[in-house]
Amino acid sequence: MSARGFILQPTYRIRNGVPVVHLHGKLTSGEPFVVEDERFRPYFFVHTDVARIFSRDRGVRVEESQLRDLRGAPVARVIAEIPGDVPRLRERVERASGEALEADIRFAYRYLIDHGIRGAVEIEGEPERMRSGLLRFRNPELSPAEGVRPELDVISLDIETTPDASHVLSFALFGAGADEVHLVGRAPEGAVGYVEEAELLRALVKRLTQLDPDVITGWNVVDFDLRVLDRRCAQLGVAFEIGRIPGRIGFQRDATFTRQSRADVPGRQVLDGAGLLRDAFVTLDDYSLETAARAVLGRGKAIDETVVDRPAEIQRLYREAPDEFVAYNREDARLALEILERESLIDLVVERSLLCGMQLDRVNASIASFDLVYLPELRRRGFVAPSVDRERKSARVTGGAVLEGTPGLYRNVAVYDFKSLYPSLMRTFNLDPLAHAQANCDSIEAPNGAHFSRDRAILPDVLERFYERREEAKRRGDQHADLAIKIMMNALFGVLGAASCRFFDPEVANAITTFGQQTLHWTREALEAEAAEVLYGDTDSLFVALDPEASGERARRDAEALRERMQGAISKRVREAYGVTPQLDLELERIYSRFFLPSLRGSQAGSKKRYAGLVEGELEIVGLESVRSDWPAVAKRLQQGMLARLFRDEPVLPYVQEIVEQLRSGELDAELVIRKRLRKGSVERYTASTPPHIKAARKAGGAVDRVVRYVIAATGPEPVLPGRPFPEKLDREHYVEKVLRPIADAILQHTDQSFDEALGRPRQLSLL
DNA sequence: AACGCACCCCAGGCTGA
DNA sequence: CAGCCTGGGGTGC
Repeated sequence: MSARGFILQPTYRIRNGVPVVHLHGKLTSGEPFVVEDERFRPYFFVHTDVARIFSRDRGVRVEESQLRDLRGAPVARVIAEIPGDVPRLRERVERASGEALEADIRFAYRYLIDHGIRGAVEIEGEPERMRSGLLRFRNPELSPAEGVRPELDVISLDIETTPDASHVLSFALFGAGADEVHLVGRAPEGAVGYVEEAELLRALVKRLTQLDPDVITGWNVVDFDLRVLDRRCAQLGVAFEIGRIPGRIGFQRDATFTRQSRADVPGRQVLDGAGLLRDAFVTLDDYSLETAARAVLGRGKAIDETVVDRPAEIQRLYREAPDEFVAYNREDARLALEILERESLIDLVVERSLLCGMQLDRVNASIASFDLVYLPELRRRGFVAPSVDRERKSARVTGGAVLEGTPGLYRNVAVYDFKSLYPSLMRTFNLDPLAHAQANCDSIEAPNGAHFSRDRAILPDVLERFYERREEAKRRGDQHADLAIKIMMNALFGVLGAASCRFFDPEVANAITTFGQQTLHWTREALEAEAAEVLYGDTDSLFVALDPEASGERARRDAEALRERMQGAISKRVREAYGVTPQLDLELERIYSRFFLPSLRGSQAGSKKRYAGLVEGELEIVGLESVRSDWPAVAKRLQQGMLARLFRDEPVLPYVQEIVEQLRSGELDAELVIRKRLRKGSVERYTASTPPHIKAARKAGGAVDRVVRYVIAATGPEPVLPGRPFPEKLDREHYVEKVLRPIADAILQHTDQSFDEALGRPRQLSLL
């Protein structure tokens, strides 16, 4: 039979000394499956002259091939028996001063790459049904599939424990038809009770196996729930096997660089809710369940943040109010799942997985994704890639160009930007590792001096396919696909500047960014050639002053006409200078009816990355104090209030006076709290100097963790802590001078007024 | 396993007057 | 005490 499905987990096991690839997944029919393939062997490549070092080895086979390395030297294939042998063989090659190519690709992913499979698969073969219901295909024929949309069963898991997490009190499961709470002790109505903890844990294993979810989720589910369960099961002699085939849960230790840790459950995926939210670019102050639920669902946890000691409160409920305890546990499991559903976060990772080919919990692994996309194409063209050079140091890669702003207040400002600038430059100029390696005398020369072949390139083709799919996704209004493709395209660029990518090359990365800088400058020149005034620009965007007297309608017509001409001018210049077909796409992103660009503090120069404007009646603020989390709320109040009045042509000065009075009267005390992260982790690491937030943190003793909340009082910075009284004797004048003044003056400077006037002091006369 | 450069602003702390 | 440098946090793209 022939079936189509989605791969949840590519992995392998050794059976009788032979590696067996295991692909776990879900058929479009909704049935879970596993593909087992014992025909595949690990391999890598060496240059043909090095291959003889393996001539006497048993267990190593050398095969001739027609393949070549990127520079054209022929290579032979070295085939090992099990994946664990490869590092040792690679070392031998390197000791013999040879190079092992493609010798660091994980075995199961090597299998996917060689079959050209990314996420969706077509299976040709007869499955057998195992007792658990799992369909097993042995040694089937596999090929890539299109248009697979898996329906995944997602279950949210949440446990409650004693405050020190040494004992499990209960668990809740929600989703895929389940909505249940189990606990140790007499169960209130709607819950299941057990006499002892081991029984509870066995019940969890049983329920998970019965419910058979594809995805287990929860809040901090890997680092808390599953780790606690794993430890506790081991202590109580319960087998914590919750997979689709026998086997223990495994944990990937939370590496210092990535905050994401992973859990491996055979045949299933574990996805942490907080991680998914972050990956979807939902920005929050913090990623606690409480904060996320409030932001996404508009409701918080059953025990809200006003409770100072939540663990103790949970313990109290467990003893004194079991029904409330059960409700609390149920609600947590449910909130986690509802957040994912409301934001369609599972859909997004599925989409990303289908694009990049990585399993759901690794869609962020852009370096590995690059391999999955690039290596099959490279092989089709007869080439083999190098291994990652572990000695290699990362090199500095230039970034985007930022134009100096022209400070002032404006009416009618058009913002143009190049759609997906870097990917479109890669397409236009063949900026690609293979094209770089194959450059010849007829090549394209980038502004940084790097050369690229005109016909040998892979990424432009790959990107073109992504472009088409993205346009199609936009047409059908599929925002996940749109976002997923955008992330993927940008990752293809980002990876080329990462030292641990096998195709890393600062020359290539810099070619892309210097072409970007040149494009921005060329566009500015084209605009200025038409006497258009460029007010500002950053990386891929340009801000242009339109006729301030024009109506909204005419401003748009003018801006659109200007866009047309600029698009033409840029394309022409690129075509003439390089003899290529430009793929650059200049968009009219928006028109600000009113616009403010501040000067640098204490100077006349225009600032960068900071501005505000009115677009379709909405106030938008970029980079200024209002959008910064380390300024007190009163800063936001003043800045937004001033800009809103300014843009509505209402007087601003009286408003500033009003705020000053309110602040001095104490009315705004609650808005004076400043939040700052301890980026170094702990207070002790701050030795060079003692900034205010560290002073406050020290005064708080151990009562702060990642974020310090404090106010400035007569006694200096004082911490603001839950359950403790708000600090007294606030230094309100400090806020007038250090918060209100700079914000007010930055704006009033452009209306020929000053903060001193608002304070009722005479205007300082400038020296003539 | 992996994005990181470009930039802004503030406060502390040192230097030299 | 002004002037400068540095450490520190944070944002934009």
